[in-house]
Amino acid sequence: MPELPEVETVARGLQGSVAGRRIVSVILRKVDFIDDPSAMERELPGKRIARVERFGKFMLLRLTKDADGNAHAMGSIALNGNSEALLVHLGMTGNLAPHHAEQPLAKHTHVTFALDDGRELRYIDPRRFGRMAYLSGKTLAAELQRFGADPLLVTPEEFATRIRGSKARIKAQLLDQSVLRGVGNIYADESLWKAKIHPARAGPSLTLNDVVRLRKELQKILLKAIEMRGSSISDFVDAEGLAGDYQQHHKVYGRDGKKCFRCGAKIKWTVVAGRSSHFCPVCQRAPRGNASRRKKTKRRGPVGTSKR
DNA sequence: CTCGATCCCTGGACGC
DNA sequence: TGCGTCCAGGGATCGA
Repeated sequence: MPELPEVETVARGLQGSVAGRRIVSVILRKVDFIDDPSAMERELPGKRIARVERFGKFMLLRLTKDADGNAHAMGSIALNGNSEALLVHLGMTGNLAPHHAEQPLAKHTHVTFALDDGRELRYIDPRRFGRMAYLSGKTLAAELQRFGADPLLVTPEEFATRIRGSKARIKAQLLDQSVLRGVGNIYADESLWKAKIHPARAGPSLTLNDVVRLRKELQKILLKAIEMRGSSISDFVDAEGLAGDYQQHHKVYGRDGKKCFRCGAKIKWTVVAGRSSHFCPVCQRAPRGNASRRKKTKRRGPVGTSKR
C-alpha cells in the first residue's frame, strides 16, 4: 500500500533520523524477500548510510565506506561506478524505522541493522510483500534503469509518450512501474477521477488534453499527499510511527457506493487490468465497448480500516 | 503485445 | 467463542 507519497514520507523521516549513521552489524531472520541475503551480511557492516532517497516505491539507502564519522564526508557520494545502496520496497505492510536497542522486537521483525549510535534500524513486515537488496555499481544502475519516469519530474511530453505508448488501458499504464515509477492503486484511481478519465480507456485513446490534465492532477495529488504524510489505510505509519492523513481526502478510493463529490452519482467499483478500481460512472465516461467485463458482485473484504 | 489467472503472505472482517 | 473462508495489496510469472 505504500505508494510514492508514503515512501517519500518514510524516506524523509529516515533521512532525518539515520542518515550519517554507520551500520555496525546486520541480523537477518526471515530472508525470503531478500535478493541475496549473504550479500547483505557481507557488505553492509561498516558501511555508512550517506543519505536516504526515494526511487519510485523504493527507498534507496545510499551507502559509503568512509571510515571516519565526519559529517562533511556525507556530502560526497561516489558519482562514478562505485555507488552502492540498500534497496527497500515496503510492499504492503513493510516498515523501516529506528528503535532503541532495548525495545523488544516486534512480531515480524525480519531484519535488524545495529547502528553506531546504539539504535537499531528494524525492518518489520508481516506479509513480506516487500523486497530488500544490496546492490552496487552496474548491477544497481541496471536495476534502477528498469523503472520508468518519476511522476513528479516527468515532462508533459515524456508523460504523453509513455502513457500513450501502449495499447494497455490507462489504469494498467499508471500502475506499470516501467512506465512511471511510484504510482499505485490509490493515486491512480484518485488522479483518474480528478482528470475525469475512465480507468478502462486505452492509453492511445487519450487526447493530448486528457494526458496534460492527467499529469497535472496526478502531480497535484501526489504533492498534496506528501504534504499530508501519505494515506494511512490498513496500518501504514512512517519512520516516526506517525500515520498519514491523506486518506481523508480520497475522492473515490474506498468510496464505492458513496456519492461522487462532483456530481452525486454513486461511485462504482470494478476490476480493471486486474486491480480493484474506483470511479464515477458519470464523470468518467466508459470507453465504447467496455461492456462491463467482469462485474464482481460479491462483497469485498476490508478495503482499509481507515479511521474516518 | 496485452490480458487474466495464479502465487506469494498475513491478518482482519465476515459468515456460520 | 471459534473456526473457516475470503480478500487486500505489488510484483513476478505463465499461458492464452
